[in-house]
Amino acid sequence: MTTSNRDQKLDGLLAAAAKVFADRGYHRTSMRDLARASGVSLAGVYYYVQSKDELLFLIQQRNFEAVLAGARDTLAGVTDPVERLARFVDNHLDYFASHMAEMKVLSHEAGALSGDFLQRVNDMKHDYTRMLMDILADLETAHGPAHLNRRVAAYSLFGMMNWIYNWYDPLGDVGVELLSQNICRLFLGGYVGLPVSDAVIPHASAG
Amino acid sequence: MTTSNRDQKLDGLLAAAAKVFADRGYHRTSMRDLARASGVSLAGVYYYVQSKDELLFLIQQRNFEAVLAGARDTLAGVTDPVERLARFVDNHLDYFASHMAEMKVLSHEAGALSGDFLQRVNDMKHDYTRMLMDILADLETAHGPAHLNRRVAAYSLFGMMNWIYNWYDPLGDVGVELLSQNICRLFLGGYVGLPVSDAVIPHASAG
DNA sequence: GTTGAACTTGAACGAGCGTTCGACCCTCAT
DNA sequence: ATGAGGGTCGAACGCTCGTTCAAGTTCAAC
Repeated sequence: MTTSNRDQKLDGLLAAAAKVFADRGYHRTSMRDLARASGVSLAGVYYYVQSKDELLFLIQQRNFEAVLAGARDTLAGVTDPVERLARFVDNHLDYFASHMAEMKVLSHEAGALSGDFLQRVNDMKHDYTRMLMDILADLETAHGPAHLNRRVAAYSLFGMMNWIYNWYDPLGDVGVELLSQNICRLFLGGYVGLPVSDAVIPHASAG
Repeated sequence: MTTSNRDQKLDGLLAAAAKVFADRGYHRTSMRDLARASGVSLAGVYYYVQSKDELLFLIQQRNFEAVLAGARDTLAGVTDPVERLARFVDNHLDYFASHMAEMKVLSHEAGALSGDFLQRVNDMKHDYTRMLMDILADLETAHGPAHLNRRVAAYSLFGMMNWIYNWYDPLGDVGVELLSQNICRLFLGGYVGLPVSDAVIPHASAG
């Protein structure tokens, strides 16, 4: 199964669009900006995509699907709740760090979609949030009830992870592994009062 | 010193603008939307404000200044690092929860400013980040070196706090005090491994 | 009753927006 | 050589944008 020429071009268009959207924001970016950035004429963009909205949707959908699939994959067969959380966080940050533009668009332009597009992305978000909430429930079962509201804890973790587009530089002196470990420890230490050691939090990419 | 009629009207305009910006985003909002929401004619808006940019800047500046002043105020004379952190977090979330629209604009539309306006807001952000970093340094002195990168920890805390505009409802069943306590515990437990009890984290508004 | 400043407005400006359309290239099976 | 179809484009459509401006209204001070 080879990827068609059209699919390849669409991928390139989406990649270019993600960069411009991340840089200037969705609404500030014009289709003419997009055309310039992707090396196609203005009209040519519409051969690959039906509308500016659909362009944004495709970026969000494809990348969120990749994150979701990665999470399901790395969690398969793992039962220890601590390791499950570590892998969940690691998958999220790993993908984020290697797709900063796309993930900034996913995190920052959540409100720019509407109608059916918004619905479909929100459904994915709901599934993903549920995954984390379930892990938190397992964590509490295994390590005693948390003294924190589970919903607050879940969204706080998402906050830590998704906020990185505001400050994190994957090429800086803080590597992704360190970032992932740090955030995982920060959360686990605060949520179930676990002592934080390398042994407790294995790096998921080893699995 | 009474507030002039003009200042009052400007305040109302900014409040209305913050609501619309928070709802629809800065770039998607037109000056005609703003005029409608604030009950002034389109041209009338320009009597109070020089440009759409300045409108956004004023919202960000005024509210950030309030947060900064609140932080300096609540930290004055307090030396215990744990209480300093608790007060810092509490001030931030308290103001956030009671000014959701304005703070969403401050958090979400950071990249919409440019030139001198951007510079001045960034300077405030720098000061504010420095305040937190200093508290973290004190925390480490008092409770042993953290096993976490200080910068990662600081931005993770900002992430937890600023992300709330994506999910938190101040009128829902999670009160601000609970939210503030939870986030503070989450952070302290993970950062310096402190046991989390009501005694350790006093509620700042009591001071 | 006149003045002048504070305030408000409808109407317009030029520019840029997302999108469409018909014409044009290719390539390749017939 | 021909025609079909995937790919590309310049030019234009109607619309909305941020901003301006001259002409108004209100009203306290003289």
